[in-house]
Amino acid sequence: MYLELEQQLSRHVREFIKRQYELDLDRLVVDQPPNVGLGEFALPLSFELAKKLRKPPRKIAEEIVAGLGAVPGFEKFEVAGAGYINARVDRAAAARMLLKPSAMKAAPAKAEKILVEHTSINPNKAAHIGHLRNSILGDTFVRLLRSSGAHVDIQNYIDNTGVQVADVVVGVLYLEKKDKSFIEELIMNSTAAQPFDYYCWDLYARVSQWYEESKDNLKLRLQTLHDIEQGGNEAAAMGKLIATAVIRRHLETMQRLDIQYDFLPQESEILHLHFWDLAFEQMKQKGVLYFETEGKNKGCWVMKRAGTKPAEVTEEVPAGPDEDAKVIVRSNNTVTYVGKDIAYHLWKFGLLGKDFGYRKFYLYPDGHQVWISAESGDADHPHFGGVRAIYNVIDSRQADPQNNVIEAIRGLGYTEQAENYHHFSYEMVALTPRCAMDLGYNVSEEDQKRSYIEVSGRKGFGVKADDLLDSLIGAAQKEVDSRHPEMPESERRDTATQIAIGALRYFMLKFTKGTVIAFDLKDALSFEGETGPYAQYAIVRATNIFRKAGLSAEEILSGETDLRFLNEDPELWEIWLRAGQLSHIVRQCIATTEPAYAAKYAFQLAQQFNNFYHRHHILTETDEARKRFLLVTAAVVRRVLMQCLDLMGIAAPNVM
RNA sequence: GCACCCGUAGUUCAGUGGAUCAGAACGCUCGCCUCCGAAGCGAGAGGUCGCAGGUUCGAGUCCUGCCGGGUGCGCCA
Repeated sequence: MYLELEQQLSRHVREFIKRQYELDLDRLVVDQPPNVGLGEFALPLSFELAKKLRKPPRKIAEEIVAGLGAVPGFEKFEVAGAGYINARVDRAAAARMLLKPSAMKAAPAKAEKILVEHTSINPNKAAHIGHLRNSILGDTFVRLLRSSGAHVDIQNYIDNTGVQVADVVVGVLYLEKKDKSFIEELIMNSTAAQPFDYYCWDLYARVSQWYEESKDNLKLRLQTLHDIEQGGNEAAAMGKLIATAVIRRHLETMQRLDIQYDFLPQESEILHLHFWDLAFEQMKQKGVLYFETEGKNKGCWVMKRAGTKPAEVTEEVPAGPDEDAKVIVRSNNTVTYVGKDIAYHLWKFGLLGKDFGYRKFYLYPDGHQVWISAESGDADHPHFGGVRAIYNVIDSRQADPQNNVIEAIRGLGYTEQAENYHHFSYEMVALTPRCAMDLGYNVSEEDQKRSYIEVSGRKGFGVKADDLLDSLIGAAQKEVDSRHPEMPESERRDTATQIAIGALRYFMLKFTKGTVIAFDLKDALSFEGETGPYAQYAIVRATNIFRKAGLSAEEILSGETDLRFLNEDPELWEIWLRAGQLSHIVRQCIATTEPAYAAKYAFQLAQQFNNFYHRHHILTETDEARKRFLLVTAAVVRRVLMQCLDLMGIAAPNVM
């Protein structure tokens, strides 16, 4: 509702400014006044116009108000302060927009596809809290996009040929001194108590330690990596076995959080299907890549590094080799990671001229199918890639390589694609030294002085995703058990799970992307204050009112309601106004790739509702018209809050 | 050395194209369950928005410099 009114107002004001002053405003700032008593929207444009028109702001504001005329949905406009224009909406008309069942229904699906890539955990160990931030941000962003009508494919990129997987193979071969059948047995016997990815987590940490003991150990690593790349041997078979089993575990972990995928492209196929060869041809043809004949990169194919300018050429300093260039093909003819990534991204935009094979990989309980890349796939399969826009949810440390890929795509002349390539960048999750020690890790004296310590699979340093979830469910279960001893066990379990997921997802979303989350176990386990359960609880309270009254929260919205109360109590109107802002918030989240706004909004709306709940005792209200209005208010907030939580992948429990 | 991010209450963090912006949660102190569930509500204490300049009618927000913290910068993946 809020968004529509804002657009309506913006359009009318622009048209008026164009008519009256012959000025085209490329943007119009629409603020909110400090309190609703002054109106719902505030326009500071007079201040900007003051210079151009050489008139005092207040005078301009008066002219605009006088000449603007009637705007549908608005009651009146006033000049305030030194030149603000405050707009008051027709409250009853706005409220009716909110009562319509279509208030938040998505726009019709657009034909163009958008690709969101997230999670992308190396398939050699269990997922940890850092990965959770990635997956939750990515999944929430997908939900936001889909709610606004976008057709989104979700990809989880699998780097299954790197050293990380090789390291676990090395561990099995040289530390455990075991073979492929040992791995097969482990995978087969993987249980909730002894999950295979946990085994890998520990072994990976041991191997990393072991490498530091001797140079010979590092040689075995190189040999194993080479074997895996070659293929057709025991090490390669073991690597594939391990990676596939760990991927399956990751899918299971994420499934607990209601996170699903459509397609898992693997690096092994990018290599074996020779994606690079096609990209290489394109890049040579367009001159993005050139062969360096001198300097430190002699014998390599290189490209200009993103964000750099060519060195100045003067008579004294003749043009030399660009020592800062990014090497794409090494002098031994092997391609670097960025090179492979360029090829992969050309595929994403449908610019490579080649496709993966597709094979079924995993079926969710709800019937949704995950596909995985294959050299030769199933005959019947959906098609991925060839999208208009992409969002890569990758932490901020990958900014440089990401920019190099964008630079290459731009260099190839795909300007539009380069513009629609979004690195959805976020900061990492780190442990405070305090937290790390509480968790029982040995923290060196040097690390103790740091403000935070990076979570590291290599060091085995970090909180595993499944462990954290288990702790959260356990804590929630204790609360539920004590509050609802009469409920059946399975129902208590389900409720506790919903609360735990709500707490975890909200925790990862409430920080803005650019903030390093200094992980605090106590905060993460909290169900009070600015948390998911706080918002869930507001919904439960609303639900209880309707249960007690024997009414349906949805049905009550369709009847006749006296909306004059909106004009009597500004605090009641404020709740309605806030409830009407969801579509505005969604749009803002998408435009800025910042889901934290949705989290903040949900909390504020819940806070306002709890306040409302405390001030008005609805069921004992004697004035029937007023009682009905208060019930409708509760129903509206409940519906919007549920929609908002759903966008964040947080369920609304029936009781808690 | 270069590039990017961060610096706001005791703590963890919001503050979205400048104004009406000194905010929330946690923690602390004090109140509120005979009343739709207290995972809640209310009140209080607590901050020269890292420092110094600049732009402006106006700067937590923009620009420059400095200080402090973090990350990245290989023919590694």
